[in-house]
Amino acid sequence: MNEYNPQEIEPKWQKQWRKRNQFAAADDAKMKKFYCLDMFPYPSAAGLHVGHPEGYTATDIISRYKRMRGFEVLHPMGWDAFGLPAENFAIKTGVDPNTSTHNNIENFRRQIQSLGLSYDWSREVDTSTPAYYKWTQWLFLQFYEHGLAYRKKAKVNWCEHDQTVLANEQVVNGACERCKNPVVQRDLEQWFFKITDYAQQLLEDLDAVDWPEPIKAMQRNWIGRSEGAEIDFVLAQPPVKRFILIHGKGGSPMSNFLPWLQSELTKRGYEVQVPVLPNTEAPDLEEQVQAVLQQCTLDEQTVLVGHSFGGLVALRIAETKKLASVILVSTPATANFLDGKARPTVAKAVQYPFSFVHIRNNVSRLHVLFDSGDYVVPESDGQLWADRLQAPYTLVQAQTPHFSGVQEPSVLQAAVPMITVFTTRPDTLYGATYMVLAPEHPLVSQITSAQQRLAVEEYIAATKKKTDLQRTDLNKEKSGVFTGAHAVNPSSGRRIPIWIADYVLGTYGTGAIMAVPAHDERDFEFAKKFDLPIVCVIEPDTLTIQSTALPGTAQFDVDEQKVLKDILVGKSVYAGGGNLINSGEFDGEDSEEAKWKICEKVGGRKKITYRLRDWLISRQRYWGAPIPMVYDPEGNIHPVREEHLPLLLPNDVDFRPTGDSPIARSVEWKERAEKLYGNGWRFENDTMDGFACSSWYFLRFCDPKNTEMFAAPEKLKQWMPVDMYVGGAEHAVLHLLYARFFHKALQDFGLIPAEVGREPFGALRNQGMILGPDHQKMSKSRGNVINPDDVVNEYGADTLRMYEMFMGPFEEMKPWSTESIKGIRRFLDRVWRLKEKVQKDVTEEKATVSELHRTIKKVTEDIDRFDFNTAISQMMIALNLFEKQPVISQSVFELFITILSPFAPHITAELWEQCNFEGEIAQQPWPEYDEELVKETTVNMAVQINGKMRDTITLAVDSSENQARDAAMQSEKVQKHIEGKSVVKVIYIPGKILNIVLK
RNA sequence: GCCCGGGUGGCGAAAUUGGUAUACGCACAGCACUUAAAAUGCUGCGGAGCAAUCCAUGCCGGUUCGAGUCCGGCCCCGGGCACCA
Repeated sequence: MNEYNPQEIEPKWQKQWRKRNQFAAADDAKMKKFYCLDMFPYPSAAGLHVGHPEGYTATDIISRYKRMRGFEVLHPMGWDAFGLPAENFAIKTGVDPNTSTHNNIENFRRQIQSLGLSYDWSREVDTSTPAYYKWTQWLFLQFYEHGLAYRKKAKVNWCEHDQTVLANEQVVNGACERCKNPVVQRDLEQWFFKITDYAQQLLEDLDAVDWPEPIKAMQRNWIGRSEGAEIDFVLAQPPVKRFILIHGKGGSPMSNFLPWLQSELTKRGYEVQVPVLPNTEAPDLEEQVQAVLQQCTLDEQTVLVGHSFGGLVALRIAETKKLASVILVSTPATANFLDGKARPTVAKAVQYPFSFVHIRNNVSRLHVLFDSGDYVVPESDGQLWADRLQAPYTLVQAQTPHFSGVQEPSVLQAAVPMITVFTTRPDTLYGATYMVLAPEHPLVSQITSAQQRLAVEEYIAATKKKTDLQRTDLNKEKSGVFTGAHAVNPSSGRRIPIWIADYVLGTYGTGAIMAVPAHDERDFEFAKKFDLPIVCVIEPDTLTIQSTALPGTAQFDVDEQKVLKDILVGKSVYAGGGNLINSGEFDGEDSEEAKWKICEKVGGRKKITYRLRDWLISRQRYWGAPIPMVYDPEGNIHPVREEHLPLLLPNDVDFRPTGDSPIARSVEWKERAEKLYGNGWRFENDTMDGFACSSWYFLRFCDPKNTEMFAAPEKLKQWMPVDMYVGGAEHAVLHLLYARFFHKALQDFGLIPAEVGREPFGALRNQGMILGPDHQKMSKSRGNVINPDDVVNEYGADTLRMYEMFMGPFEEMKPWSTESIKGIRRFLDRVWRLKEKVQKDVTEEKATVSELHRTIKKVTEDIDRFDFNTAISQMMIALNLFEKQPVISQSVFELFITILSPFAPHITAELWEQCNFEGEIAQQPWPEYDEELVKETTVNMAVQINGKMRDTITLAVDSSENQARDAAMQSEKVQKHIEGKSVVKVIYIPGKILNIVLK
């Protein structure tokens, strides 16, 4: 008898499988396909972790099982090879990331191959190779062309340590997900993918996939859909009746935004006059002023809106007329402050300087509006006006430079300042006693009063200095500052103050809220602190109080009255529903029913808001796929031409992070851009987030060698979607959300056939984390790391595989045990020795065959359910029984090792060969079980008296109640308990229980 | 705070629709084999009790002939989100 020696047989079989590439997936559209995928690993220097084989074994069991069931299985492996660790290693040691990454891959591949996993190695992909990232870049261009990739200046998360920006998903509690250092906010121009366009689909389509519920919940949470309304609050200001719109040089009442603005204002009930001005091509200021005075009515309820040169006309008028308001829209500076160096037309037209003192005295509200992209009048002029007039200054991006668009909403916004809020509770509108803007809200500078300016600016500066961590610290007291401005509550008409506070986020909703302190905890806290009015508008129904405000206690009635009173007088918050009070015509109505009526009354719009933000993909790092964009000498963006892909990473790079992309320092990179595109052209220096590379690798596996396309449609049709996807739960909202977005977008671009469906991963399972033997998370510093190499050397790969499957439920966290693993090795030793009992042409007892069939059934069902641990325990039960038999038939042994083979492929292949069974075990069909043999004929059944177990009886499964009763009466124990009492009732569930109820 | 998981022997765990709680494995103990040890095999193994029996699935209560499983309330552990209007 030879001994079981995994060190000898495992390499033997692995070599054979690899040599023949035995598990290659054939592109054969006629076969039933099964795509079984692992989340491909980042090849770290530390090598394989025991957590990796857990998922890999599960998919391997599934793959081998499905093959035996007649499926053509695609089971690939690859490398998520771009990433920071390789670059950090390069900074420390000078070793090129390309070299270190490929060394790590060699090691990972060796380790993975030592586990006997049935991958199709001919499909291996590596995201850091030009052959792969060419297509990552090509896909980026598709996103760009479809308007789903854009560059924008935004407040972004900046990791000081890694010197790069991060996506929202990569910031955990205000710290970098990777290095745990605090993340600060920076205003930077960055590339984004417009994932928000897919928010609704990403949410809805979750319903249809077979994923763990917690993961679905996390994604839903992250997308964060809220149904509510947008409501406009008009700024309270001196009464305004009339607008006079004054056009600029070369303009007319019909030019630019004037007709649109006129109609918008008329719609809002204002009188609008648009004078026709003489000599518009070569304007004379005094002449135009006279024209306005002749054509228009001017009084203290009049607002002048002057576009460009028209602003000068308005100002000259304001020197002598009392006016409500003057708004300058991109009005050029004059000799007043340019020492006579104003533009020639302006200098010629304006013969004497403006009297700012008179203007300030005559006009209640002045406002200066400029366009940041203006090339007619520089935005610096706006700053000068604002200084001299001591007026609020707003810099925006006009629809068309110099506000030449047909519609210019920012002009309307300046004319009728309006704050739009998002709320999910329009029913509480009457209770809105103040408003809060986020400190970064664009309207802040415009509305802030002169008195409050300093305080507001200080507060904004303080907010900017804070890290996200400090700003979102929940224990922190509310802070904020009054802007000096008021708005009108559109329901009640009451004047309410406008504050700014950092508890309102600039990035969610409209960046502004209506505060309802009586019914919102945060607003309540803020109102308390700053002594703002609290008006209760919903009378809670007592039932709701019972469940929300008070845990059930004995002195319930007393407390209930008190709680109700506190809410009514504003001493306590109440966030629930009930009947409206203090709400004018809506008093007495149910809050839920009145919600949309109130919204409608004030001109609010139903609105759905998502928490999800666009995906920031620029990284100021080297080791990633370069973003394939070029800038011309004027700074305009152009896509890199397709024939220039892949846009190769330069090799002459100093990796040290400085906050700029390291590739910017490459000479070759600079030269290449100029050579390909011309003098003064330069490439985008940022690289893409690694998650962009991993968002489509499952598509590449379908057609990994294609040099013409990222993947051919017929190959995608053949294999997609992934039927089973296995990996760690840590990717719940990162990789899995991004990959779903890619899949949907690419399908909408026509790159993925419709037959594939809208979701890339039909079924998903998460392996639970494996802890160290000390029940702690494995870490080098704790010294509790188990190295898979050591386990394979000591016990063999089959033992490692089976132990990891036997440890506990697949999806749960479980500790490694250096003792328990011996039990699995013992099991395999015993399976090995069982071959000594195998004889041809013997018929064993029916019980043995029955147990085999029960085992086939259990293992089959358990594999489908990912209950690998109980599948293994059933095989142990079967083995325990087989060992007790003097001989085992060949057929029983064959079937037994066949169902064991997906779990322990090496030992079973070797046994198959040594026993000279026909063919190869991996090619056997999966055994069917015989339902008749699975059935038990007799059972050991419990007999209960009054629900307490008293004895067991053995009888045929299909016994009648009377037979069972008779059998039970034979039992002395049962007789003893029944003695002297009368039987009230007998409950008999065949095969399960007989319960005799006594009085 | 909100949303998910989970609490069962000394340990990892099982119990699929309410029906013999603790399968399977580890550890431990005894025995056999051996000069001896290892390996292997056999037996025992929730707690209390001589036994009959009683008590045990985080805690309290309920429904039921019968609850680890269902319902209500609470405690603890793990994960996710977190001023999202």
